Amino acid sequence: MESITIKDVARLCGVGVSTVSRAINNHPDINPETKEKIMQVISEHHYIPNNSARNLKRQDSKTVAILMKGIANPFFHEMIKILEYEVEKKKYSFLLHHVEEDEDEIDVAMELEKEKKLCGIVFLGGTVGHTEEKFRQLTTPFVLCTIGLRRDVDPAICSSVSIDDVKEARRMVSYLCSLGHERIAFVAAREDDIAIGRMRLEGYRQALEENHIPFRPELVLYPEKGMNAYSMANGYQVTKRFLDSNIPATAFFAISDNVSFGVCKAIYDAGKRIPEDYSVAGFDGIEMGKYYYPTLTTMRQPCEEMARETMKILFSRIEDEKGNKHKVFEAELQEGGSVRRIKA
Amino acid sequence: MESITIKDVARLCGVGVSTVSRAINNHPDINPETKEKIMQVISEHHYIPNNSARNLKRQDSKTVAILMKGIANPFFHEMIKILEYEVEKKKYSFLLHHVEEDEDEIDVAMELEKEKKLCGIVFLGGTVGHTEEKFRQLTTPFVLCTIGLRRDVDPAICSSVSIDDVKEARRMVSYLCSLGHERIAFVAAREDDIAIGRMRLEGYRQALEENHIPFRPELVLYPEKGMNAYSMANGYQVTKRFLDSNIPATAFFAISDNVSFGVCKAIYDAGKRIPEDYSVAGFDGIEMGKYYYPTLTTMRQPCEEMARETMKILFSRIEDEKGNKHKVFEAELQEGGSVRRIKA
DNA sequence: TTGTACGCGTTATCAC
DNA sequence: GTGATAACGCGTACAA
Repeated sequence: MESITIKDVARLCGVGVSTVSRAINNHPDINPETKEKIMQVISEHHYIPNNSARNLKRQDSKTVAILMKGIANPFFHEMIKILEYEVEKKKYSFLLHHVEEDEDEIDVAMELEKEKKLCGIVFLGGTVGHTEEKFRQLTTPFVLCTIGLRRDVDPAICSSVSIDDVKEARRMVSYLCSLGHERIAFVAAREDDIAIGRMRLEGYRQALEENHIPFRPELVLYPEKGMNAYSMANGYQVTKRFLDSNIPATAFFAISDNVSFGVCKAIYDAGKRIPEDYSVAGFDGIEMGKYYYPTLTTMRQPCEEMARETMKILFSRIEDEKGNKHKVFEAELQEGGSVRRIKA
Repeated sequence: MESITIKDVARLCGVGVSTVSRAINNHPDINPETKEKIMQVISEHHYIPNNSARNLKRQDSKTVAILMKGIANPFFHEMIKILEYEVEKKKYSFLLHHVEEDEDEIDVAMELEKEKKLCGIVFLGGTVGHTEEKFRQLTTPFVLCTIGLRRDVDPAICSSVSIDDVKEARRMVSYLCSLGHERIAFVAAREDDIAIGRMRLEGYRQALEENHIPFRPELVLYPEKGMNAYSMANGYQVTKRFLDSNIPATAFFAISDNVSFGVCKAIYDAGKRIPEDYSVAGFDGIEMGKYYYPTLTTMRQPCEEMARETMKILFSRIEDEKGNKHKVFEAELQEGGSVRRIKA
């Protein structure tokens, strides 16, 4: 089955290629009859324009790309709906692109930039470990969403939308302390994590300090080698091991909601109850937490507002070339049934 | 920031463009020194080849695309890992592409086919409503994964990997019957669903008939207008409404695991217990079901095997042009804690 | 309103 | 081993 091109269509219609081009791109200067004829031939022969050729030629393309790191994060799914809605409201095209765990999202962005002639990029999730030089190679306006910056990167070179992970983790742990918990296990990211994993751990430490509770290394539960730190399986595994060790604790604070489901399961499997025997708190505020039993106490990131703000900043950069902005949102402590007071 | 092209690199190195092309594409006939020189200039100047131009010129590209309908389905996430692994094992490139809910996946596939010079396509999820003519327009080998075919489509024109949704739904409902359940509510897809929603409902009917239990329309719970039938919110909403109506039932069978979490939540919110007051069964076998409390009784689709078989069939079509195959897998009834026997 | 011709950045086919 | 040069399919000045 030979591929039919714009030339073939032109020949079949007895017109020039530019006329066909005008027809498919809704250009004004074209005779309606000619256009109709062309469109009919196109649909009869199932002509499909080649996007590579189009992108090669085009200058602008009015498309915004979302580069999403990791595929299975339900937290992102809720944001993407809004990001997409906002992009299309502005009459721009929307391109969702996955970045593999071992890929460098900036490299991917640079390729896409040239390939699709993007006019804006949103980075959703991923590492903070990029150097300033790396960011500078991007020629398109972009916004980091739920990603912090390295300290040595000049904030002026990019925009971001995020929460204060240190502060919000601290709030959650302080909340647990206020309910009488002192032995709070922290289900952590990898020990070498320099992104949000590190920040949430820092918040945990700060809260303990503020509440005059000694930091106990044996209460920080790191994933085993090769385990995805943000998986339910990890939460289950480390909690099981911890419970077997008989180190005392009254509460678990997991680095994400997803992980906390694994924590809960391990507690149940050990024949214990939530929250009677152990309190469990998560982080993110994904939908599943509300459906879990008991409902999960968590720190909810305001993903709708964050998504909207992300696009607002991006479009202001696209349209007005204004300076970069860094917006930090407040998270919301959602009290569920998974945490209880243990002291009057 | 001007974009640097292959010509610029050639000029900077004092060589011809074809030599640069040879260098970046790992062609054999090139002097190692020349190549090294070129690669150095490339990395210094951050040259990035334009993929549009490459795809335009290239004949083959040894890439397999996965077209995934819907982004949030956790069942697919587990398959994608394996699909990707298998593709890369064969030294092909892997391209994951999302299809919006309102897009036609075949149209998307035809565009991508031309744009990226694909050599194989996997359709993951989506509708069964395509005509034979539509399928014929695809020039690339493809496999439908977890998608059934319309009855009027000649099975010889495509390959597929799936389960027998009618049969497996029937098995689940028969299982519930065998435990003494007679009033089993079915949390259904949209009434006009012609895909798996319809098939699973058909299985439900057949099981009732086999067990000499009358089919009661009031036990089929359809989503409200505008609701995503496969969402937790839908499960919650219809179950809540049903419980409020006081129509008696002892068990719920939901069209997917995700929906069943909504069902459970509504039951808990009504002050009832699972499985003491109501049994709940799902369908798919996603990871969350094992972490839920109680663990979810479900019909597990063997996604690893299905993913592997999908790629096996696809590569046999790509490499040998063999005929099409249709493989139907057996699902596995996983007994969790969400279902109980109510009769000796 | 329409057609011709050129160029987008790359790879492939030749000669050398 | 290397360098011109012709495509690839399309959009768009520019001429008609």
